Amino acid sequence: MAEPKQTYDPATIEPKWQQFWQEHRVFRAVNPGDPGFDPKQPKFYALDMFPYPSAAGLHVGHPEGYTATDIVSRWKRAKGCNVLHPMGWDAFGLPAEQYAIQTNTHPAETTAANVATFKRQLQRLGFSYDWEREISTADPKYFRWTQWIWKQLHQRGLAYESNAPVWWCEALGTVLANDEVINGKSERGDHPCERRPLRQWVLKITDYAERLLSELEPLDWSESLKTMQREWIGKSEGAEIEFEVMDQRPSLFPPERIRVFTTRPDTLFGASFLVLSPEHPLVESITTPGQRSAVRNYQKAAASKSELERTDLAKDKTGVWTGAYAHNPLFAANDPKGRIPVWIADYVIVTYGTGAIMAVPAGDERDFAFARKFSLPIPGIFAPQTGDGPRDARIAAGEECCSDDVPFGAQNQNGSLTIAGLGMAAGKRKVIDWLVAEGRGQAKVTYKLRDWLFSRQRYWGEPFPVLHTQDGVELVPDEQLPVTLPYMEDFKPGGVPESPLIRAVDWVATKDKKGRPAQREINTMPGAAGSSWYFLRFCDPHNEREFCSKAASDYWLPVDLYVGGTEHAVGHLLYSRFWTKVLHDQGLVRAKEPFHKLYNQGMIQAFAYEDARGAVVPKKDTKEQGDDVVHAATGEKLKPIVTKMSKRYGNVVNPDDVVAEYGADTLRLYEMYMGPLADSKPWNPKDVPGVHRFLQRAWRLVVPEFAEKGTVHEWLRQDRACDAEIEKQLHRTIHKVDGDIERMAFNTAIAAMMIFVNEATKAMERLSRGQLRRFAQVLQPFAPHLAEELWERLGGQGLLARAPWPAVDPKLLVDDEVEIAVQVLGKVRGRALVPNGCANDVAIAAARAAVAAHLEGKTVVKEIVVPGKLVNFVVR
RNA sequence: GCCGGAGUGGCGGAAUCGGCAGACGCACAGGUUUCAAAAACCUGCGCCCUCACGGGCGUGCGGGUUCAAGUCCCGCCUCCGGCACCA
Repeated sequence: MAEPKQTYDPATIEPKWQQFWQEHRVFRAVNPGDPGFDPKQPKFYALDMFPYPSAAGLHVGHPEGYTATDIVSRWKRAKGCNVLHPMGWDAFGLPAEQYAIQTNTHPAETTAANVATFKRQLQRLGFSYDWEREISTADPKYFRWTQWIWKQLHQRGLAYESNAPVWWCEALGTVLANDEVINGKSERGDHPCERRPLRQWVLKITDYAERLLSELEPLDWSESLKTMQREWIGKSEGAEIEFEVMDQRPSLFPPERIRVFTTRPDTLFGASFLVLSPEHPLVESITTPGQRSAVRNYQKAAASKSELERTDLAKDKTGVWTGAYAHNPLFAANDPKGRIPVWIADYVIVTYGTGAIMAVPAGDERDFAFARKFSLPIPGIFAPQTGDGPRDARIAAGEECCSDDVPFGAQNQNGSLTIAGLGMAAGKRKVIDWLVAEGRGQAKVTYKLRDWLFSRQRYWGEPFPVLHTQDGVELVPDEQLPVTLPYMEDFKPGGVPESPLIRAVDWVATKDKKGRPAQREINTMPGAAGSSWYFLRFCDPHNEREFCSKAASDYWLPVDLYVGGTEHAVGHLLYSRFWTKVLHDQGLVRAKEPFHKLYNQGMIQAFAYEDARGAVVPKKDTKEQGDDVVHAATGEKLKPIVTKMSKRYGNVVNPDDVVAEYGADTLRLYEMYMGPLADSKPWNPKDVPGVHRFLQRAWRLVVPEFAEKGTVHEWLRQDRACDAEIEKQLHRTIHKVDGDIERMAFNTAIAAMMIFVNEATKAMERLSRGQLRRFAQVLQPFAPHLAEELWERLGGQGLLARAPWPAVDPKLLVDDEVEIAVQVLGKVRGRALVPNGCANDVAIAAARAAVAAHLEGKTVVKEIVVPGKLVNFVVR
């Protein structure tokens, strides 16, 4: 009969501890004013980007970031912090609704089911979330406050209705915001989009452009992410300049003025034509009869081109002359340089700047290409000294364009203004001053950032708290919030740019304050509405009087660590910053920025196999043959590549399968061990058992193989003195893990713990209970279930999840003796054992002895000592 | 085209401030154990020359600075991400 074994079995210990933690409310965060709140404790807010609960369930990419924040949260608790580590659901929006349409089920139903799946999956992974703070953006108790915040924006004049052209996506049946459209196609689904004028709600994020830009600087975000936001905001400083249209009408009418934006007002001397975008409102009135049909044809052609075509043909310039001339204010009207033609061309974008430019072919590549193509004058304006003689000559002659900072030539003067000899900065200032004095322009700052298109023609979103009455827009009073969605059997988009809510006739028809008939707004808010403030609700999730008490947000904000993917670089992260600033301006939140430290995790990829033609062969059609992977049918040897996980390639890893086979602790540990959190790296199923073995070894340090030998090894039943060598090793491990968590280098922290376990295994019977308890403490953030089990078996006081971080004795981190490398001419030729902290001459003497053979017959001209590391002899 | 980031053994990766390249894990090879296998444990494992001792080469490529370079500088190549006619 087999003896009862007690091998490491995650399937029994993991649910046991998960249940225990939950029953004892171990991870509850304490708000100011709550019983048990300790004002002396530092706070720490660790936040994950909450998931869309998709039907596919959890992907292995989710637990990567979630494990990282969980490690930091558990570690911060051990360090004595009051930690807020919450989780919730981004449940409104397109993905949820698209799935509901596909499965022909109501989105409320599919969302509830998907949330249940996600929650079950996350809970199996042992994350230390305070589940009592769980929120869902689709919950009326939540979106009541999304609507309330929207009213605050409206009251500040930051929400307005607009009829400007917006991105319309026919396939999705809705309009989309700028960040949801990439190269003229929808981010979700890759469907073509087009510009259409439609009445929409818009949020005036542009009012905050400057603050969104300048207040980005001090944040602890990656430089690349800050750059993405900076470029999206797209600040340009320059001038707006007015050009009068010439010979247009009888002189009793004041002439039309064309306003252009330029970042280089200093090049006004070289402006030899103007270009308006084809959609510019002045085109109609300035076009001469002779050019009318050519202009109309060009406008029509430009309008029918999709955004994609327009940008695809980026470099090939097209355009048409309007027949009109404008006056370059620097020159006399009868001077040929003062009379410049006005063209239209689609390389000028109507939505940026003023939709019109002054073309300076000598100073701008696009204008240069355009001038060349249409044989327009290219007046030289520079007197360059780039050191490249032939190039200088071409630039001076206006035969090559130049955007460098080089001095201007003698052409740059008229009666009242000269910038000859000046450079870019001084020239700009001087020209702007002149324009202001002449009433022809002024300094101007322009942003690429557009206002946030905030309405969607979809069912599954927050209704706007707005009525359309005879007198215009009326806000729904606070006490009537939330405005809930009517239940609709048929919630599909209608194929016309009208929300499906238009069919909820009884819901739409209502009464205004005065009791007169009114209609509810039929558009709904975008998916990003709920996620723009969820980090605030987590601070005070059950508050029924406020969206979040000021005391709670003042205490918890800003988020100390926010982890998620880069896909939200400009959407969610910009919107959240905007809303936080608005709430700050309303005096409702003290923080000006929501997320102090932001960390972008890399993508978890997978191996796939490519045939000779470069086509990926699905996993099921491959087989292993020795060290190679070959095509199962043809036997062709395949090339391994790293790519996204994809159903088509058959290389998607389901976290549930990994948990079933190895346990949650192994999944957590493997994802952290794969490599640096910020890097993208491939999942390798062969590596998973490696970290699992490490956990088994840790288990065996404590637990005997057979149950009859007791719950712990015999020598661990009582406390006893610590072995000095192991003690040293342990202190180093604690110190290393501590520093590595701090810098989010989880892979090397795990390597350090592996080294300890390897060493400890060799000296198994010299281990003490106390040492192993402290090892369990450092393991706890990474593999919390196993660590908690070991802690219990080792007689740890109370719960490990609440135990403080073990202390490190700095004295134990240094050795009495150190081995140093001895180099001759920079090459390692030997080693020497020297007392730690010894004088340089002691080290040199020992080093000389170690490499005596290499020094023989040579003269040492220099001795370099790096204390505790190496000695290098420079010889001749 | 512009702006970021990266390139290290058969593979994932380590080297935190210019100081011993390849920690740790995987794969692989040999061994112990076993009737056998699995598991576990031990040993080896960058490349080349050598029975060995030892030596040479080596962090994408070419140059430079330095006693010393994966790390700093200059010039390229490749890959990944972002932006892209934004005046």
